[in-house]
Amino acid sequence: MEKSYQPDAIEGRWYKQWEEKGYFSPNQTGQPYSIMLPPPNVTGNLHMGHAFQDTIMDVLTRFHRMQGDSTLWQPGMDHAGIATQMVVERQLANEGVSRHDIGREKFVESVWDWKSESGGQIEKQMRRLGASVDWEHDRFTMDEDLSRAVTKVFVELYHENLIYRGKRLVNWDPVLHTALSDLEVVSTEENGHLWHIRYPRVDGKGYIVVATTRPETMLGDTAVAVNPDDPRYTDLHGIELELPLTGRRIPVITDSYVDIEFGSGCVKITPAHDFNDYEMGKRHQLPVINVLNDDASINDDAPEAYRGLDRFEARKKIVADLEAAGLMEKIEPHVLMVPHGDRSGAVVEPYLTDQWYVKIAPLAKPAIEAVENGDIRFVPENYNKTYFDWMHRIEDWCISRQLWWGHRIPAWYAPDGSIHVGYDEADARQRSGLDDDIPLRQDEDVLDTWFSSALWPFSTLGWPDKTPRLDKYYPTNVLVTGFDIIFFWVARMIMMGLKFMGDVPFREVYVHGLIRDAHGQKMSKSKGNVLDPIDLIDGISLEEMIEKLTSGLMQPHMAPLIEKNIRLDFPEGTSAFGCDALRFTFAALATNGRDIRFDLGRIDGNRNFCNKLWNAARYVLMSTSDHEVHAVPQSSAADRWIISRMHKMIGDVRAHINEYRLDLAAQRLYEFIWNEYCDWYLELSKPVFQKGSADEQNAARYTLLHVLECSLRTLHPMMPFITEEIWQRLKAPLGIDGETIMLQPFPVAGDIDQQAEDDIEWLQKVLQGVRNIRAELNVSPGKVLDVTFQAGTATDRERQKRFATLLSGVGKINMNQWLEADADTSEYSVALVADLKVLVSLKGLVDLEDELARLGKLLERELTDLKKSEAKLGNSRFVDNAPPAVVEKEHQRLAAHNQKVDGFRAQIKKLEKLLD
RNA sequence: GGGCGCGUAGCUCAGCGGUAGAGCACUGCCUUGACAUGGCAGGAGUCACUGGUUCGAUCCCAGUCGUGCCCA
Repeated sequence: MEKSYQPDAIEGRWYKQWEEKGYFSPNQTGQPYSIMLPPPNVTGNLHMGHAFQDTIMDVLTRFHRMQGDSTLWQPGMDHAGIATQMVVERQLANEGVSRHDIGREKFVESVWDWKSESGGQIEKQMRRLGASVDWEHDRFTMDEDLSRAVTKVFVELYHENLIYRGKRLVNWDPVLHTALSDLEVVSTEENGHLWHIRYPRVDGKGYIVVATTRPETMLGDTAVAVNPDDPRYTDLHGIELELPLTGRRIPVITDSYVDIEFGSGCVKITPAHDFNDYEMGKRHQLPVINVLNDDASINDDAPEAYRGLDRFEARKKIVADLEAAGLMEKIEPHVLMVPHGDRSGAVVEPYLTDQWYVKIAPLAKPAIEAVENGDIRFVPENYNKTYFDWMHRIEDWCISRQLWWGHRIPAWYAPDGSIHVGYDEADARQRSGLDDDIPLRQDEDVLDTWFSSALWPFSTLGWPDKTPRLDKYYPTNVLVTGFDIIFFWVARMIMMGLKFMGDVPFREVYVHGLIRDAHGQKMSKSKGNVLDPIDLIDGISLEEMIEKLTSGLMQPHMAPLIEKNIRLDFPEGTSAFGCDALRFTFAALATNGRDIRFDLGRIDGNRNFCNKLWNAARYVLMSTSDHEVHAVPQSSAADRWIISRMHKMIGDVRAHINEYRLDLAAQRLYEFIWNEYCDWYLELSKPVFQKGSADEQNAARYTLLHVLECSLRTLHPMMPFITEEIWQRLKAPLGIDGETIMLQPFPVAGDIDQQAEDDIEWLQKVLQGVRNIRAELNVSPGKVLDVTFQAGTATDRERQKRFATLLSGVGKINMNQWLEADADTSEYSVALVADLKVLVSLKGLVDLEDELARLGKLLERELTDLKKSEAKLGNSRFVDNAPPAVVEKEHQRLAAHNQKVDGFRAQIKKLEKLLD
């Protein structure tokens, strides 16, 4: 074995073997356990969030697979309508072609071409992470069978009147020319203005002032509203105003929706271009005047002067014209929320169009109940609240998109405008009883990408067919996801699952936090602070990193700043940490429901942990090769101790993983392997190999191998590669029959051996006492010390005898005869282990002053604790009220402190006498 | 404005009624036949603040301040 762990040498090799041998496929025998991979966008690249999420899912998957469950981790990709269409359109634009030049059919073809060439990069990257997904059943939302599921759901919902077509205001993206759902709109706070405009009264009695943040929409005003309780405006009720620049007359109406405090208290009403105004318009039967084209330029229903102008151009001209006409009262700075399309970034317009909607209330009700009655459990629990909040306010879902890439809506229009929905044209015709000679035209629109994603938990398993996979793996056990898509995806899967499968799509939803950079900032391309997980595995130089993060920026002027920050945060790029270190770091950071600052220090430490494990394995193999190893009935206290500690660790790890506390599980493994197995057990084994009997050596060899092998299996879900590599080398000496650690049983916790734990704890305390003396008195670690014991109990004497070899071997000490109780100990430095005095001969070693100082410090510490105990026990309210066990424990503590205080005081007195 | 979090060692975070923990960083000693990606020892915290409940509060409750996110 290499002297240090080299991850790149083994990772690729093992993954290839696992995949080729079909280890990722679920077995036939176990009880089902399934997880759906949230399908990444086909345009996507693996970012830190994916890597984190994939690690969590892979840990759960491997954990259950090792327990013999029929474990399915279902992979696949999402066609990502808008994102993908944009990518391919951009590519065409580079060739000077627009999608309209080549037409719908050719365009969709070129999307498929793009997909087969450059799509799905992310699945290659998932392999680098060790993700053990069932690649044989990889799915894509645009696959034929998944599309069939989409059509069926649409048709059924339509014929149940749960899907309808309606004309109403939608969020319109004027750059992409498509409708968006509420969720695809992100509002940002921006600095704008509040324009106060004078609307002249028709009766000639002056004017009233309305305030608006969007003056261009005045072209579509059809009323001005005041609050009926506003005392300032009672004389306005029912009068007419002249709408400036248009020559139209509009009424003043009253509506209690109007906020008396805001602006002038008079609100212009534009039903076609504002959601609230639209509702108010409906209440008052106002006309709806749309003044925009679908690219947000002013249309022909507006006065001629503004026609064809872009909305922001029109705004400038309108403001100028109003000022020229003396109708601009004032302009104030104003902070407002501006809606943007989440893909294009364009300012979204409320826009009146015909769209398809899902009637959500009947679907939401059972979905709310499923969480209320515990059929679905959120982890952490507080996400229930977020879910309920949203589900109770949920509105109908706009599912049509004016795109070409996606599932085409299975609706056909007859010349008379009637709508016919079916699996295909023939079916639609038949359902409506239409003759073949009536021409039908299919709806041009496609469905929202999330419509197909909502079906993912059953469409990937074969639905609408009744397949064995569907039967076996639905409902899935857990959904692992970020809170950001609870509404986009989680809620909709629950609704669709309940509707079409009659059962929840998953029993639990584990919601993890967001990965942020070291400063707590969200990672984003525009900030140039994204880390590529693959770079953390392979390492990347500073120069490459700068090149990568500063190229292709939307805002190239940010490049120098980004470069500066990279140089600060990663002065040497990053080293090659390897996949296992990265995964272990993610696991260790996966604390409940909290965002994660990704800290390079952690991954560095975990890389070192890999190396530690590697070298422990080297030691074990070195000490056991050339020997026949087998389990022995008689083993030493140290052997029994490490096995007992391991059982405790295994039990804890199992419990933590079951509770989704991968951080605690990782910490437990780290502690056990490093601080107990390596720091203590390996060291304790060394004297055995030097001086122990053949039986003792044999027992130690077996224990070394056995504990390492079990630890590897416990660690495997988090660190699949290094554990496999080492495990393969342990197979032969342990006589294990098996091809891969992946399919070995996950260890089960056994009994605790309290006696062995007590024994070794004693040994550790004695050795620590000696080490402390050594360090504090500056005695070199190599020097063999003369040590003797005094006082103590019969058990101490027995242990001293039993562990003599270990004490002298590990502690580098020379054990002398037990001192009589009254012997003079002034020549010694002392450590106390309960009743026992551990005495290190000071002859020629140190200054007595140093020893006095050391003892003084220890005494001081004991006194502080002693006083605390005394105070507590002196408080009768504590003694009377606290549980007896707590009081008893406090008494024991007090006794222990007293013992030590007495011991240190006596020793100090002796030394002081000597100095006088 | 409403909702959900979070303020614990220099940093990143566990703990959440019975004497404060880890990793990294820091200090000292050590190239000892697994590992310097290491060993041993050590220093370091009025657990944001103020009240309350309790024999006892970092932990529970209320409020304040700071901070983050989501929804209006």
